[in-house]
Amino acid sequence: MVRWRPNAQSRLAQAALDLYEEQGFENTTVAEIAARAGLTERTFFRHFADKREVLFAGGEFQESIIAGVTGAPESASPIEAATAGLDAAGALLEDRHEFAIRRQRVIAASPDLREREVMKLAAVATALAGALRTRGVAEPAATLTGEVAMSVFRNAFERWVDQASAGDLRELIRESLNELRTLAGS
Amino acid sequence: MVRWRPNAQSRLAQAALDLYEEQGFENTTVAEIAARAGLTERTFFRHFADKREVLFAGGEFQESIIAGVTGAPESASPIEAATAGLDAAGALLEDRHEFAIRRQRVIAASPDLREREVMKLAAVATALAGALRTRGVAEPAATLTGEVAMSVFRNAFERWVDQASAGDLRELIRESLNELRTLAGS
DNA sequence: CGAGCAATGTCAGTTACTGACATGACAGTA
DNA sequence: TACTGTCATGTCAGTAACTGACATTGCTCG
Repeated sequence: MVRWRPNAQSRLAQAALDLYEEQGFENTTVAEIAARAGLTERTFFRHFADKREVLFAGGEFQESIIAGVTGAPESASPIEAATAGLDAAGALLEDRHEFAIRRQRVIAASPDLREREVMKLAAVATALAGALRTRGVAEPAATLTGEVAMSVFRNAFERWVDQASAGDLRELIRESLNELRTLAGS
Repeated sequence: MVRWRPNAQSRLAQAALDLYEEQGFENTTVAEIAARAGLTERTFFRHFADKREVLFAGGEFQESIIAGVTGAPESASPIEAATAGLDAAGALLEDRHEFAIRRQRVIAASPDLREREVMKLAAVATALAGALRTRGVAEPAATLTGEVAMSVFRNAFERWVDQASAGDLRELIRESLNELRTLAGS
């Protein structure tokens, strides 16, 4: 006999996603989530800072981007290095397409969740800029590149989850990047 | 004799900014803000959707950007039209430099407020994209241009409030835009 | 066997936010 | 002048997010 059922955190995350999907984010109480996971409300808040964070926990996404940037060849330009980061993140998400679609539908349905998502992506942009600075990129080029890169990612990701049959995320990223090049030149 | 003291909304906004500055956003209750404005908590929530929104009310900023985009000559490229919008917003803020600095310091000190600010800017980017689409710009160029333009603005604005003695906001915007051109070409 | 620890539970409290209803001038109208 | 509606505000009660303090439970290690 184990002391407690294992994976409390992921049970909570699973219950939360299910409930947000079934009845909406605002109509779901933390007590309900905890109950479905067989835990108490207090325990929920030990695992997640707030009711929104349960959909955004785990920093693997940001980590993969940073790793991609850091691992890019020294000769790469700022944009090329950032693109290497996006590509790494694309690889990470590739096999979670269905999950990404479900999660994104839930987020899109709630202003509170959208707000948190925007914030998270902004934080990634900041971290990306930091990684570029480590590579010797000066300001404001680093910050600007970080934000523009995240715009490219957001654009590609949106198309990826919109069409259920979507193609490769990493290819969509390359397409968005080409769009950007066209625009900025004019 | 007037029925009630006038400008309830701006009194609340003023009291809120003062209190957030004095004791921090998290340590300030809505009841305190209302009391300082000579009103009740309930009335606060009739004027502002939530405790954060009091620093973000009034859509003049977004409106000026959209007006600038809409008023750009037909021959202008997407980026040029977006830049016209940023320029209009720059003109709007020009004479509120000190206020912008105070407000930005308060926002920077609170994660909740930063989150709301990021969301607001994202909403402006979306509206900007919409204005571009009205001009005939197709997707994903419109969305991408909207977001990139807001990155440029954010970058310029940040430098504008950082240095108290800063130069012209509109000139900083032009500089940021040139930075972007350099980056995107590489 | 006992001490300590780590994850959870219990409980009480604060505060953001909401709905329902009351109130107090003022505006127009008979 | 009295009557009535309206609009901004006040009052009050309630829900639910979040927090701090303390108790509990089994496991682990000596």
